[in-house]
Amino acid sequence: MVTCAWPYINYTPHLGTMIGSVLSADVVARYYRLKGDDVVFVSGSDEHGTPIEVEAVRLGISPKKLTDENHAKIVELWKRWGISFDNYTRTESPIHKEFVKSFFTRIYRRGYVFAQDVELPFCRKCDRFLPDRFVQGVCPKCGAEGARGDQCEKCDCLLEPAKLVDPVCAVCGSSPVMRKVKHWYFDLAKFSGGLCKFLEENERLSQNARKFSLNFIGGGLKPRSLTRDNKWGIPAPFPGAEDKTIYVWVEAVLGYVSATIEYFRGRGEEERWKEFWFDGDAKTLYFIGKDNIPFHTIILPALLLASGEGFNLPWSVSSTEFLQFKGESFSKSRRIGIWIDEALELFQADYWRYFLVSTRPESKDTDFSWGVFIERVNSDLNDTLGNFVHRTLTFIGRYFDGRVPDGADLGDRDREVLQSVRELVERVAKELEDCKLQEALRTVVDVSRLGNRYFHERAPWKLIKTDRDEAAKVLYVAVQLVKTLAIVLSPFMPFTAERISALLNLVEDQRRGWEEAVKLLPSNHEIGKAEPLFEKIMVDGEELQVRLEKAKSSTITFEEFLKLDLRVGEIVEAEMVPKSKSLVRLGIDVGGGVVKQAVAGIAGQYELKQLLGLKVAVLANLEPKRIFGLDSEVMILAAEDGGNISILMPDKPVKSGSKIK
RNA sequence: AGCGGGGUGGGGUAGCCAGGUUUAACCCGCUGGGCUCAUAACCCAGAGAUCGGUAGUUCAAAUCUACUCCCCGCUACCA
Repeated sequence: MVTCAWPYINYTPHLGTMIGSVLSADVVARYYRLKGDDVVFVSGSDEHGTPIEVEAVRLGISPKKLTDENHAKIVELWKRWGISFDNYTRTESPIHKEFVKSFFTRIYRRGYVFAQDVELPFCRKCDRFLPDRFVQGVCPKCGAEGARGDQCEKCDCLLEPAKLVDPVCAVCGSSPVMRKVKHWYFDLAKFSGGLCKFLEENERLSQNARKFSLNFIGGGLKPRSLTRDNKWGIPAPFPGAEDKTIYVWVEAVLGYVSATIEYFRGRGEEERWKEFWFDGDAKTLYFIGKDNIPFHTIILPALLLASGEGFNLPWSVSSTEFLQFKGESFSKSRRIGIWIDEALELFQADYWRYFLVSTRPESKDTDFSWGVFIERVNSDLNDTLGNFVHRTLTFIGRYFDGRVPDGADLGDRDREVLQSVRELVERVAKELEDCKLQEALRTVVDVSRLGNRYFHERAPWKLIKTDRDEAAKVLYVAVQLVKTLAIVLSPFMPFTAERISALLNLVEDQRRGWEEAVKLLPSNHEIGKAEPLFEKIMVDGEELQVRLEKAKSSTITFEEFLKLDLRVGEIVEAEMVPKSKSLVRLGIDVGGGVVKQAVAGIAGQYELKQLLGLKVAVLANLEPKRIFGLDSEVMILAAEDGGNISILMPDKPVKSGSKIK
């Protein structure tokens, strides 16, 4: 059972999220599958909660629509990144909602939930209770403006919304009131014993996770609220809580279970999910960023314990530190960093996968820089790995007719190299199992380093002239290393591994198991024609940054799209613009009888008479432009194919002013 | 502020938990040499770090302890 943190879907994930959770989990899931273990790799979009609700309000759409769009987009991105989810679902999945409701009903019945009144800031204008950070005001300590209800960023003091001077709602700016409200709480403290035991006995928590969690418990566990007054979420199943939803954090973590249920239900194996959650020898591996630790080491285990059903607690929690971008945190609002869609505009997924794993922040925050990216791609991938594969296959193609040469009577050095490779493969496996992904990948590249050294020592280009049999042995060994790479690389760089396998003409059976990494290709096996695996990056970091900026602007956010006022308008006036060849002045009714002027270059294509009365697609809020002395206020949309221009029109009658979206 | 993590040659990292097996390892870069099968790729050698600072524990410390400086993150109603 391999899982990773559920990306919060108010926006596309960035590279930090990718390496911390999704990509790390994918590498490990792929490895265990190769090893022959029964792997289920699940995750999903976390789509409830205030930020999404607020974002949706701001965009003027429903939360569901927002998350539908983002979910669809992200699913597509996983595919392009080669993420091998068995089930990537979402918290809006009916199975998830159902599971969550029955789960919380169960722990309620078992007496771990109680209700309590609290006073919370409430915004009357937004008709919404405000999470701490959605309240802003003047810091009572340092007097800084814009301090958030949880903390003042100026003086770093911890705050509560009620302490702020002149508090305002971060969404609408009106002043909130404190309002008494009842919430339901989970009695976490009842599980501190069980949690301590779990944390101390579990060998497979990353260092940061264990220390943080034990410390967390040491400070005393407080009851954890389970409900929110949001409308967007899963209805709370507690009696009297009919107008509440379940707090996203305690709900989303249960997605690990519900996603498994959903996966097996989809396969018509209704009951099999239980093997993965109840069998003692089923192991659950979680991949998360450090911000997520308490939810996976405290809250999720406590919830699972509370159910009393005997759920397996996390076997391994691998939490990374953070990836920074040129010394700063990734920031959506400040547009600092790289998002996973933009990344693919610049380089193929495997370059990123390699880079991200090779720089995975395992013991401390690490910094992204283009310089390092270029170095890794050029040196490791291209020069060391790619070149080794290429020189080997080229040599075999040229001197051995594209067939694996005879490998009988290997010398000491030849056998020694094969032995070293076996050791390296074992090391990769060990390192992967210890979640030392960075080191594992380095060891993979070491296979090609070894290959290059061996190739050089044995100098087959000389041997081929004097002792063809000896040269054959060298290439026999070298091509075995290429095959090893095809296998051991596949968890990290599936697309490249696929290409190497194809170059080697490996059949399905020869690439399906981890043990295939050290099984030898038979002599005379025919291989394909060599072709380079990678391309060097021949530009510098500054240039890449420029390209990134372009990629950022080439994809527009949904929000930006919504700025476009696209609608249907009716052409009510049409006349030639004096002294022009192709320009037509159009009067367009954009709805409600409002007529706006457009100047369009379509005279050669349409008769003026023919235009009158047409309902056409227009962009109604384009910055006005003066053309031939006339103001063009709106733009009509048309397809252009060569010189052929075709105005876009709705295929059914609709009113002028109808929105296009 | 509290807590956690980190500070290792020019850059990027490992080692630290279980102190000696390391003359502090690896990748990049640099210098010199070699090779020419290969995508100006490959191989070898060398220079370069008193492991943030101070004090201690010990026969022995990058590794343990105390204090100190700097960076990052977290602090539970932000997901």
